[in-house]
Amino acid sequence: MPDTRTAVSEIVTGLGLYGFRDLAQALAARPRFITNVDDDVYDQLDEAFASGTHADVFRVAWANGQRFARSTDGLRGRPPWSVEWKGPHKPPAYEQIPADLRVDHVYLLSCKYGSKILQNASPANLFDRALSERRTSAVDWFDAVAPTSYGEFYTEVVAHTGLTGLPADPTELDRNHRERLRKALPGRWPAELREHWGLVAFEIARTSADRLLDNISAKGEREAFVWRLLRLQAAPYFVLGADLKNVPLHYRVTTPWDFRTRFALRSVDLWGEHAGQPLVRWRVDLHDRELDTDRVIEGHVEVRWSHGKFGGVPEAKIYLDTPHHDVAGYQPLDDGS
DNA sequence: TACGGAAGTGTGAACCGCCA
DNA sequence: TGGCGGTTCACACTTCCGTA
Repeated sequence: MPDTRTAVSEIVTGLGLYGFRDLAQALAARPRFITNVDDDVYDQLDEAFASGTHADVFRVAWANGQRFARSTDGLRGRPPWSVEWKGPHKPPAYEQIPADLRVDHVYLLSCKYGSKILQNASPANLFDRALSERRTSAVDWFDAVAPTSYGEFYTEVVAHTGLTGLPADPTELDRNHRERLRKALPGRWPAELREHWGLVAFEIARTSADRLLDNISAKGEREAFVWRLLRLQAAPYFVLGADLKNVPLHYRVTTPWDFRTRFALRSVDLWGEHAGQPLVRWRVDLHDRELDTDRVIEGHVEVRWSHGKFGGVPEAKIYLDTPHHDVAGYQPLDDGS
């Protein structure tokens, strides 16, 4: 059974593609032409709709589906003859196109609500492999890029918690050790450790940024990295959703070919920043040939433990800070009028 | 001082690869 | 073949901080 919010955002978008009078009528009809949606999922939607939970998601998803149905980039006012819902499945390797719905076997729709996250990657896959491939490794990234300062900080942490029986080296932590540390360090860092962690975090961020810059030193590598960062693929797809303030988002993600035709890459920059956790800022500078203007895309990467302090190896969460509709390569959908 | 937004942190699920 | 750790996805929740 999928998460209710996710099910609402994806299936209600699909329902909005058909010409139902309103959402209540569409839910009552339980249309079978949306494949992979069974009665249990429709029950889940009915319950949420009746209780008013996720009312904003219902409203925006319905409107987004209707917009795509009208848009000249979308269905141009004709009803679809096939809508396939992917459901709560996860593909192997990197998701090339994060599609949740496929319309008429052609249009791929990604439903993204209340998130600025472009993707999560392991730090090594981002900073060492520039997102070109997904490989698994048990490397503790903090130790890999700042072994001395991270080791010293770990020693201070152990002393602070008073825990005994932990190894002297953080790379030797086993599952039980990590669990004990995680439980001993809930929430924010204690005030006594915060400044030291800030310094270690800055070193991790700075070194990580430098490593990625070294790995994309050639112009072609930088350009391909930007495509992967923005999740441009060989075929276009559509994103329908809402931003963190629930403002509707609806745009076509163009292809590297479209991108290269319209934009000239000027530079890609990354740098570490002082923050409460390792933070790498990124910025892409472009020239828009069509409008003869300069364009900027900005974001940041948080390198952090995904499941509590010392709770495992770190992850790299890649955020987009530029509003989606202002991002070069993301083409807002018209409303068909 | 209250409030809202930003920053930081936590969680659960799904999948893969490795190893016993 | 099953268990476990690592990776990724998609948020939700908590805390901090600036501003009115």
